[in-house]
Amino acid sequence: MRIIVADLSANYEGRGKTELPKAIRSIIIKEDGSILIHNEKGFKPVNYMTKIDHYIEEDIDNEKHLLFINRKEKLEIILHSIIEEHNLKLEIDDPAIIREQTEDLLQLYVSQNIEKLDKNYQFISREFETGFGPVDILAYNKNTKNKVAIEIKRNATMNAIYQVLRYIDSMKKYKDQYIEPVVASIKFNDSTLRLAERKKVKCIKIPENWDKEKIINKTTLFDL
Amino acid sequence: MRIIVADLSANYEGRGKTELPKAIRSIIIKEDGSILIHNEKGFKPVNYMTKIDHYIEEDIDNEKHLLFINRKEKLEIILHSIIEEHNLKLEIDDPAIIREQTEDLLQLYVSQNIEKLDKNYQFISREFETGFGPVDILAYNKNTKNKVAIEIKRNATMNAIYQVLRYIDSMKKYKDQYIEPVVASIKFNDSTLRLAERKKVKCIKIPENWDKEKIINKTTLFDL
DNA sequence: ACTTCGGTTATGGCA
DNA sequence: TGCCATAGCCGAAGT
Repeated sequence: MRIIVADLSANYEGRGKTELPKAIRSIIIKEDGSILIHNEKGFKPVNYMTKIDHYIEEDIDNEKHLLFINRKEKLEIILHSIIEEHNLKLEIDDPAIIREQTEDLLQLYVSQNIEKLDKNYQFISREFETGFGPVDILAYNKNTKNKVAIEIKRNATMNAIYQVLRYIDSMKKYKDQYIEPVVASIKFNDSTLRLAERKKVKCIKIPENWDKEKIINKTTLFDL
Repeated sequence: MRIIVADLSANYEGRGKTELPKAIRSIIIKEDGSILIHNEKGFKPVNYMTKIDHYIEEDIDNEKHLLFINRKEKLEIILHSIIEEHNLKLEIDDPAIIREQTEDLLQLYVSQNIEKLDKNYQFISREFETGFGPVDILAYNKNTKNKVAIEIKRNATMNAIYQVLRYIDSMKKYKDQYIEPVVASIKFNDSTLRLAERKKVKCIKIPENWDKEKIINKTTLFDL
């Protein structure tokens, strides 16, 4: 990892187009060819490029121009003056981060404990293909004798409601099957719940610490 | 901006939960309190935290522990050994990046040149409120005498199609008005076009260099 | 190579 | 402050 602190300006063209005015910032050049220009603010670099094919270094008017290129993008950094430069030796192949409480793990947990959502639910399949994209979980309701499409989210927004309705819609249209729409999530906001109520989508709240606790049945918010 | 290169491990808990095994990486501490742990790969830090409230430094078993805290999150970095450390002086208030060809500018351009989409279109309003969120542009079709809801995207996906259909749907339901659905975009992929055809949504292609060129009428891909 | 989708998405704007 | 939609979203997995 090479770090250059310099008074620089930059131009990017590719996915979008930006002009970065002259200021003192730091450039990070990683071993894999990722280029980041950082200022003193926030998580994101102000300009950047990943997966560069090659780069060209030129001296124009006593200023160093760095040009990073790949098939679709171009990032030019003009170094008006270099203030300092460091070469940092990090481990190239560092051990991967371990993620807990991901949506994938939540999905797996719910599919293996589906009766915690509703005692009448029986698991049918995960990632069931509807023709309009896969539903997270497809289940069977012993009580109503309908199938149930369950969309799992860590944080449910209005989009989740629309998403599950699309599945229902496509199944109705193509196979003339009625399917009960359900969104199960740790977090719901009010506008999402209001929309769900209007659209008759059942929302089931999953406790924050689902990986330790059990899903409580009476947390069900709406009935069909 | 302070940079520490160290043999470190880290634990994050807040929005998610992660464990980062021991390895040599670099820590970037910004003036605004953003903390980034970077390895030699990619755009994203492996661990990070923004908007910290305060931090605690402790020495436990000859190892320095850095604990960054805000109301909802906690990031602990264990420095097994510090390799090097640098203090970089950047400009705190650097001039903002200038973005061109944003969706907002595209929207403005189309609203001022609406007849380029279709010679019969007349502009009514931008960000027209439907009750299910605002439509980008509402227009009038002199030919069919219908109103037209236009969703503008730089890159249209299937979501854009569903989005514009929601507006149509809500207007039909609440005001019993038929509105023609249109998605205008620089890029459409095939699955989006297929969906649009099925759903009778008109797709209009905007040239890549719309900020220099004119929108050509005959690029319209589907009619109602 | 392209598409789809989750993310500790981040970030800006607006209610 | 919280909620919403955009982003040069990124990155990963599947096709």
